[in-house]
Amino acid sequence: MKAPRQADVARLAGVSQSAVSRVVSGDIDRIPEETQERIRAAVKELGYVPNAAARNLRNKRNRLLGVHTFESVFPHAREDFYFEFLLGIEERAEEIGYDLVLFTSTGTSDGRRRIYRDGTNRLNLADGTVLLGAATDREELARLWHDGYLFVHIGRREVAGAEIPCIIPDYVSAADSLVASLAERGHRHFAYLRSGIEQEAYADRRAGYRNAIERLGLHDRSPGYRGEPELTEEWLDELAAGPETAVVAENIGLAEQLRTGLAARGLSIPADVSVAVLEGSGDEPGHRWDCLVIPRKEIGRIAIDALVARVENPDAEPVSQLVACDLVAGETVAAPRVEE
Amino acid sequence: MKAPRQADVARLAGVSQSAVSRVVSGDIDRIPEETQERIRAAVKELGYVPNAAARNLRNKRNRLLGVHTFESVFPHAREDFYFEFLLGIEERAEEIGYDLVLFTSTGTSDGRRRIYRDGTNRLNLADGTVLLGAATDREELARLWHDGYLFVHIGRREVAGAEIPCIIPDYVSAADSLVASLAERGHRHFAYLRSGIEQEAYADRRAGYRNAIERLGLHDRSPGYRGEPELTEEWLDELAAGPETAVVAENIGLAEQLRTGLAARGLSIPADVSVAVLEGSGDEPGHRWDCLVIPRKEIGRIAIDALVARVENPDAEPVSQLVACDLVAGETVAAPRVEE
DNA sequence: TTGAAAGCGTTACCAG
DNA sequence: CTGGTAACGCTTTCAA
Repeated sequence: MKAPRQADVARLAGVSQSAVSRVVSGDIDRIPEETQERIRAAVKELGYVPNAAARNLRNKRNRLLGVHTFESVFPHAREDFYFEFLLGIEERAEEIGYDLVLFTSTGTSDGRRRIYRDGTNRLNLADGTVLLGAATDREELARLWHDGYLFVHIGRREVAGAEIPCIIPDYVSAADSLVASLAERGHRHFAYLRSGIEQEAYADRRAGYRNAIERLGLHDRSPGYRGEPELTEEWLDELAAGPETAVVAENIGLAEQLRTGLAARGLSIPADVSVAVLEGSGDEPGHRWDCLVIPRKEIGRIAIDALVARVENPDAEPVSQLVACDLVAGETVAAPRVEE
Repeated sequence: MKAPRQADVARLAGVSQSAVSRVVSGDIDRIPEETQERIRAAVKELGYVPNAAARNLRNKRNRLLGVHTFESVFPHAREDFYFEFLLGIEERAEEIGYDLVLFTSTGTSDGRRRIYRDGTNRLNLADGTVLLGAATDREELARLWHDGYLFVHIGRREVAGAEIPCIIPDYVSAADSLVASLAERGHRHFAYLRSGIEQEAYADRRAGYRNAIERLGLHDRSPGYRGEPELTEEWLDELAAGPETAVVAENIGLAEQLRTGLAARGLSIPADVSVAVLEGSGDEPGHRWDCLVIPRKEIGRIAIDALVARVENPDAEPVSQLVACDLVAGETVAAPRVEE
């Protein structure tokens, strides 16, 4: 009842083991029909199935791609953060005939997941891995890169001394276009609502915003623009009294706070102030914000393609890719109120 | 830049390869502290990481569990069918330190997934696999079993000549209790709404229902009870005129049809007829049906445990397990109307 | 056309 | 306590 090996097949078919190997792996150019038949018959009779581990050891290939998140996938999938990425990843992997390993084993007690644990890197089970995470651990990323491990990261992540190949939502352009479209509607005076988060994704938004403001000769005197993540009562007073007609917020939470603050001052969105958000708002309750949407599923697919390109051609340079975000219209942007 | 092997470490540390192997894999009982130190230093210096494929070949173990669905996981995950199972599977796998392989590579053009493709069974990449599917292919199941492959199936699945280890929602008891609770409320005359589906899960519901009806001396003269999946106008007329006060439906769809049919006859649920459903209703819109709920997440966890038990002790007999379902009260069951 | 044999990187058994 | 050495199952080169 033990799993048969090629040797067993060979014996039964009365050929050599290498002949079996050739037939099984499709390298049949120089093997007579008749021999092939016999081998295939023996394979069937014995129920022979190639041993994956041995193949991997030989071939250094698995057709196995890893997916590593620094936190557990599914609970969050619900919340839509990983979910759409996974959708694309699975879809594309299926199309091109790769299996997926979910690295779950590396969970630590605090719910975080590590790549390296007692010196072992489970990731090398796979031919390459897609890393995705809000919570990416930079040290591990650096080590992984220095170890020459094959991976791509979803989302931009800078690590000194390493050139991480990333699939990056193009927040720079998205923020820029958002401002441009507001400007087209006639807005001249802007304010920027900055969160406390310091991460590449936010740096990108800020860069794009600043670009557009400067390029188009617009005005912004908000603390957010200067680099302070403040949404104070004082500033709200200033905003209410000032020339600003448009506000760009880094996330929905800030936008909601703004709405509340404005309402308290008798101002409404978008009648008095237009607001756009640099984050997808999904199908949240309440008003539908004008915002950007990250093509998560597409990014998942692209990540797989980028990874596989490298797996199948290890000499290829690891390169990062920008993926355009769409802007979607909501109900929170209008033309500026006419100033006398 | 090539990945270092144990041999390299051994050379650098000036010891034998087997010493390295021992230290790396924690079998250090009989190796002097001092030697260990040297080896560990060499490991770190070289950035040595054990090769998974080689280990697997040797050990016949991966700490890798497969998950195979006969259709793609994620799209459906959304629809809540696989999702909750996956939640439990991931959670438990993480707890006990196993990784998960998602077998996606086996997709065929029609969206179905096969286990065996041109003779190769990718599943043997994993130490064992959880199969889950509404759409399980019985032939493949049988072959898998005959090949002696280690797996468990979520949901009951009978295959002639094979004893498939399954994790089974206990529909028999659930249906029985459902009827019993209806009987306790005073219902004596029942009707059963049967779907056209012929599958173990439905056979179980029917068995449980029949049990309870007979055991409790209740009455049912419906076509569904006799084995005909009919919900015709004629029968609705009979129902409206007859003594039945309670209807048990195999699924929500049938229950909804029933509601419509009854409404057309001036009858309402639960005032005139009580209705309970042998399927979880989740958070669907409309009335909340009295129904059962399958503890999907728990089943996922149990499946992993059952699988791992076998992986870690292959001599263990493959056994199936029943998992109790809860009954949840909705708004569609009441005491029977009083028949003078 | 076929087959023998040399690895792939580890582990584990046994002599030293 | 240590270090050869023989597998593990497969692929591929090289000779016959």
